[in-house]
Amino acid sequence: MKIILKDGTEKEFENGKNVYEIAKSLSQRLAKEAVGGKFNGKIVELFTPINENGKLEILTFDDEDGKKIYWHTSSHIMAQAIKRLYKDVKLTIGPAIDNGFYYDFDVDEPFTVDDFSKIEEEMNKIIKEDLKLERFVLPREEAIKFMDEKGEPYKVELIKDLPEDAVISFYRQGEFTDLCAGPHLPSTGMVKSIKLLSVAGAYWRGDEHNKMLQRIYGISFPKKSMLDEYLNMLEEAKKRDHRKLGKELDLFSIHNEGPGFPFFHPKGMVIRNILEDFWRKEHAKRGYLEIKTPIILNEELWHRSGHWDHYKENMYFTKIDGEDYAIKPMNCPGALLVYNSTMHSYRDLPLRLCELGLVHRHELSGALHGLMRVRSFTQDDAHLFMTPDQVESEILGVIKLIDYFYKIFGFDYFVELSTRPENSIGSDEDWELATNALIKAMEHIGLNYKVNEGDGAFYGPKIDFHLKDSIGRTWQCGTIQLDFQMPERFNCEYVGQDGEKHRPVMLHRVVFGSIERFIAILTENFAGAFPTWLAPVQVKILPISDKHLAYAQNIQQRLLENDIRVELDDRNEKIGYKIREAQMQKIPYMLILGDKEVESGNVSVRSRKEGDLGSKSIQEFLSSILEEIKNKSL
RNA sequence: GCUGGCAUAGCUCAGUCGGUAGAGCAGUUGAUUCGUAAUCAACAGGUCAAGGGUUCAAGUCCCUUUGCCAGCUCCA
Repeated sequence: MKIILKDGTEKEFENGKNVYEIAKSLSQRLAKEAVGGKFNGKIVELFTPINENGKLEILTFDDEDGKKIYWHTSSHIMAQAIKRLYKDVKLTIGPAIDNGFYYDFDVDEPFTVDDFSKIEEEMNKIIKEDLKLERFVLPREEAIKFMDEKGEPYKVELIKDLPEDAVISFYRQGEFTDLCAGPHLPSTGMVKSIKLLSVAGAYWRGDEHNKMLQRIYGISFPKKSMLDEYLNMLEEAKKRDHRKLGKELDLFSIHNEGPGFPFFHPKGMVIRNILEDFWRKEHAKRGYLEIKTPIILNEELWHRSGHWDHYKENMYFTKIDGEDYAIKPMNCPGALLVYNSTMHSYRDLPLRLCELGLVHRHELSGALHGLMRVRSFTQDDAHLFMTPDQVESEILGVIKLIDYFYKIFGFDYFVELSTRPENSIGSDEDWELATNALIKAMEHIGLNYKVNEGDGAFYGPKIDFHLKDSIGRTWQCGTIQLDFQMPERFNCEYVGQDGEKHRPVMLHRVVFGSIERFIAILTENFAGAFPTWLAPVQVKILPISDKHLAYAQNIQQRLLENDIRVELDDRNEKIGYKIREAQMQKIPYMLILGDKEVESGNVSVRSRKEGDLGSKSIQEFLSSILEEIKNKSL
């Protein structure tokens, strides 16, 4: 057979050679590191024989798919260890994830981290035993009987739910056998360095109505040094946590008096205001008109919009003069009232109404997370009203706008398309039309996306833009939602070219998502060292002694006149002390002023990134920092 | 909301077997007038998250509540 290798070279092998043998013929080292293969795009095991021509990639731990194989086997080792130590535990599922693996167990007594060392010890024994993983297949009835006899009801349920034509495979390692599609490492001995990381509850099949299982997370590596490096990386990432930095840099606080209701401090407000100014400018350029709608509106409005039926659980209510009112969880009904307050011609469309709208939503207490998930936040919202034939170009416009914004901050993002959820309004035709319009727009500019089945808003499908935090968790920020329902419910109209009344299509969208969440993402991505255009304090003036105060004040004035955010450290402290503090506050530039500077009329510049930059004229410093701010340099 | 863990000074954290709270940093005051990441000294700072219970005695043991952390669920 002919095999095309990863580097494109073609080689002839005897039929039936397995991945390991092929790897070995290429290099001893590759054979040693190989964990599996990818044959014609399909993941295969190390000892899978290859019988036909095709493309073969030898997978090692360095490949994403290789890691998955490695971690999947690691999760089986954990399950085996737990089965040995705790007799009554019932197995459920145990996949590899992006960073390691987990296994969910049904157990009466919950695990705690104190159990970890015992479990790890048993896992290391299993690794040492170097048990072979053997795959075998059973017909459905026998498979069910097999797991039933083993006393594994969850496995029986899993098998029963497999499609008719599914191959039901098992993997056996020593006394332990698990239902599993694979693929796996050939033996437990290939896993070297293993560590259990955390334990948490998780609902069976992710449904909160089901029983809560015990989930143990772990990770493993082929080398001890890689494990140490990973744990070290996690420690470093914790230092970038926006909750920690928010406190250290005095950006915001959250108090017991208002869980999930953040307070913004002066320095946090600087960032907020810059983001909002930038946002207003960019939206004005693109033909958006800004509005502001009330936070409290009559409950009847929310019945009309459908929020009462589909979003009530997340809403706060109040009473005014004996009447029921609701605190808005979304801005759309307000924008619809604005739209309906005047007549519209087709000539006015598309009408792009934007609003920095403060919304309140009741999130579950366990879901709150710093500024990332709160109960009150400002959405940088907009509602676009358009004729049906404007839909695609409007969607495109918003996609480009979001891409433009995220690129300025240097963010990588990924996109998900969320389709119709169970509890939703509108006809199937409208949903299909709306979903197709979103797909068409994304395909038009070649945007890669993942489909998230059934995760749309109750009124329409959406495209979500996700950003990563410091430890790789992803958060939804931008979103574009197409809506045929609200205009219908609110009886929105425009007069067409034909003189008849028509229904507009509506697009909901946010770019930042929520200002609060976006600031959290910014903080974590920059580790608190905001680029100069965003930094709450851009320049700190550090006089050597109070002899130089007058000159320092003079320089401060020059900078203030040029709209630079500047602070003067006039305390009676040594220069090293002041520098240290400014550095820890991650201030982009320090100006050190002593006798030399007073005499020459210059400033001595120290950059947070590069340290001492030497003496410059004030003009020279000003023009370079102003240029940096103007360009929004990162 | 659920599962598990945690809560001591503004911050970071000690506090042994239950015997009556301590450090560093920050703050205040004084001295020092200094050249690129911490000058010295003194002072002040606490209903040990809140409430209840056990005990001669509770920061420490038990219960309840609140908040926080990780995950699940949910979501901008």
